[in-house]
Amino acid sequence: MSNDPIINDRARTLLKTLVERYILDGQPVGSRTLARDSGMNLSPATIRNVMADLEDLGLVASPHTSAGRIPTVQGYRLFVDRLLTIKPLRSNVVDQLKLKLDSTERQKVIGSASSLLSEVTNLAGLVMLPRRDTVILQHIEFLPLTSNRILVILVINDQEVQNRIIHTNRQFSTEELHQVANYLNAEFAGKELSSIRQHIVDSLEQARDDMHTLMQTAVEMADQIVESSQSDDYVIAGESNLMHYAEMADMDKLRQLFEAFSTKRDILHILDHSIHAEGMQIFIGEESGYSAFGECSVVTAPYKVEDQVVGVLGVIGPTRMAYDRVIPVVDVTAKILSSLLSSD
Amino acid sequence: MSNDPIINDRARTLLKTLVERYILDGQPVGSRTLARDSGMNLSPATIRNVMADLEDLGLVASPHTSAGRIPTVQGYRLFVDRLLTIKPLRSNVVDQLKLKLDSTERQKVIGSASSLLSEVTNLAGLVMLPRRDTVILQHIEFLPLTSNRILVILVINDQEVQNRIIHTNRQFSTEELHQVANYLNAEFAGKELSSIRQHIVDSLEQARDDMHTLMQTAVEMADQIVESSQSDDYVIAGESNLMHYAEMADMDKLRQLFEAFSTKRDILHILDHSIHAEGMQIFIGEESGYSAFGECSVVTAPYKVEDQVVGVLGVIGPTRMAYDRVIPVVDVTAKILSSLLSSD
DNA sequence: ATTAGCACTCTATTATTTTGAGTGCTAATT
DNA sequence: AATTAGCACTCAAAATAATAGAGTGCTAAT
Repeated sequence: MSNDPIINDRARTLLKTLVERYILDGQPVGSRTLARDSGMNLSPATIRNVMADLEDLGLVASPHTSAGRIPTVQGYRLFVDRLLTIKPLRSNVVDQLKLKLDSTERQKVIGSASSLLSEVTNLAGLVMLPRRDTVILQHIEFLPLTSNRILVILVINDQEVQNRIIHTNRQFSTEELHQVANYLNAEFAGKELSSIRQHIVDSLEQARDDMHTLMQTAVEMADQIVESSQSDDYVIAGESNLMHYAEMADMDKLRQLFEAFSTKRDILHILDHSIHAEGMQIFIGEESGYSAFGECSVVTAPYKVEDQVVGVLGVIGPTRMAYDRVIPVVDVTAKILSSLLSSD
Repeated sequence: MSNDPIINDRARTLLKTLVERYILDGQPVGSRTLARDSGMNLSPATIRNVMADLEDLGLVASPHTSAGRIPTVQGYRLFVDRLLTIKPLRSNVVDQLKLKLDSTERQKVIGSASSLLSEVTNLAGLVMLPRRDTVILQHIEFLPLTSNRILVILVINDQEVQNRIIHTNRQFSTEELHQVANYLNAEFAGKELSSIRQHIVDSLEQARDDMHTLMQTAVEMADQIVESSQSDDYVIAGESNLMHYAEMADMDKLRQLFEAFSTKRDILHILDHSIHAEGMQIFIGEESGYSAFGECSVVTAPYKVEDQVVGVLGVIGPTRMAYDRVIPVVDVTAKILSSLLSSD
């Protein structure tokens, strides 16, 4: 995919130092600072020469003639792909993450993961809701409510429950409903949704009218589940963290970003990209293809249920985020979430 | 409650004009502008005298000596309480609101209401989730999943369904579970939660162990529902709208505000206040008692289910919001939501 | 190949001036 | 007695100018 610019060891080290420094304090880095930080015993003049080369290669840029250099997107890319030394998380941090996630109720793990990501990294945390590709009907149940209203409960895939209230033309007795449910359960429990729909469609004409209504509702609900799992959704936490960063000072940019968060579409598109690529993904600045995220990077990792990738989580923050710390956090969180979702 | 400052008709009209003008363009209003806008045929000099009086009364203030006047919180208060002429919504707007809300699925009405409020007012929309004071067990159901996992489904108050997976020490057969469920339903369906808990506690010792586990889980789940209805929650939409307003330009203030949104506590406190007061409520600036909302006003209205107030909705925006337009929107939305939640 | 040295560039900071909107007060007017 | 014209005054904001300093690129020496 990427044919790296050819640069020698010295240039690499300098680029690395420069990026690290820039990530640290967000100021353009000058030759003198770099000379000091790199620990290479080179004079600023030499460094200036190297910088000129790196600038020609498009890896660094200077905001104006008399400022230091800052990394370009390509500079970050090279840094992230080849120069980055990732700091392994201290094991107690891992334990802490595990503990916090483990102690939340099952229904709220997703949200918690998002919050955790944001807390630990001081960026915004993202977790895409898990999707399932197969929908197997586990159980169906009808409960009579007052007058002509019936509560339909659908259990699919062992865990998920969907419920809805429907209105019928006539009143059903508990006994009647029981019968219908029994029939449907006997017939369809354990089957895949698509095959059930086929059955229903086939038997549509000959079925009794009331039965028909109920069955149709059930299929509709199941369809809705499938649909909602395709149109996807995600949870975000700690957006306000982003307001700390100087590069977000432009109110208009910031508004665009926040609007993108609530529109969801673009974010989902990025996350969707990640779900198809094995392993971690990093989008730096404009790489994501959306101008709203121009100054932002997104770091993602897929998470699994029963060894099957079902979603993606990650963080979004300024391009000059501390990748060396963020990457392992995202990685580990994905693993913890996976094990948590799979184990029981 | 409030002993209004005594001001004559002329002063009132001028204050009204001033507030309206300030709401319109956010600039301190000078005597000349006011002379023109008020339509009273007074010279700027006269107006200056009146303004001096209003300033003494604490109704207006000037940012500095050579600027015009802006309303103080007390000024807004007087304006809102006594001077405001509310623009009735055009009926097609009402219809539109109705239509949009009516066409969303029942489960998403709350969220929709919030989005609608924000869209129509260009502010942030808030809807507190409905709370219920009585929890009546309607039905309980156990479904065996793989190995020792059981899905417990709890139906309360006709509509709400709560489900959770529990782990048991031994495996239960479908038949067994059916029996337990039947017993529990026969015994407790239609009863109030608190009385059920009493029963369970009483019969705790003599119950068989497995039964005990299941029953206890059921009570726990019900408790959780009650708890979640007490600790409350709300939905917010359109926060990014707030970034349009000049008075939110201070990034630090803005961050505090957004943090308050995600912390939820303070917002909930404000909404909670409103739920106990019949009718619409308006908190102007510091009146809310939270510094994070210093520059903001909150307009709320309660909404009902079956003539019972169950929640509050409203908007939050800068103190200089267009109260005359916002108030009817909030009012009408509350009414529409109420009728929608009650009708079926 | 590296570096010291130097002229040069450009931003950021601070100081200075200018402008104009708006006030408060006083004296004239109604 | 209320209103208004007139005027001196204030102050923020905008425009302009002056300064400082960080950093560069290039050349010539090492």
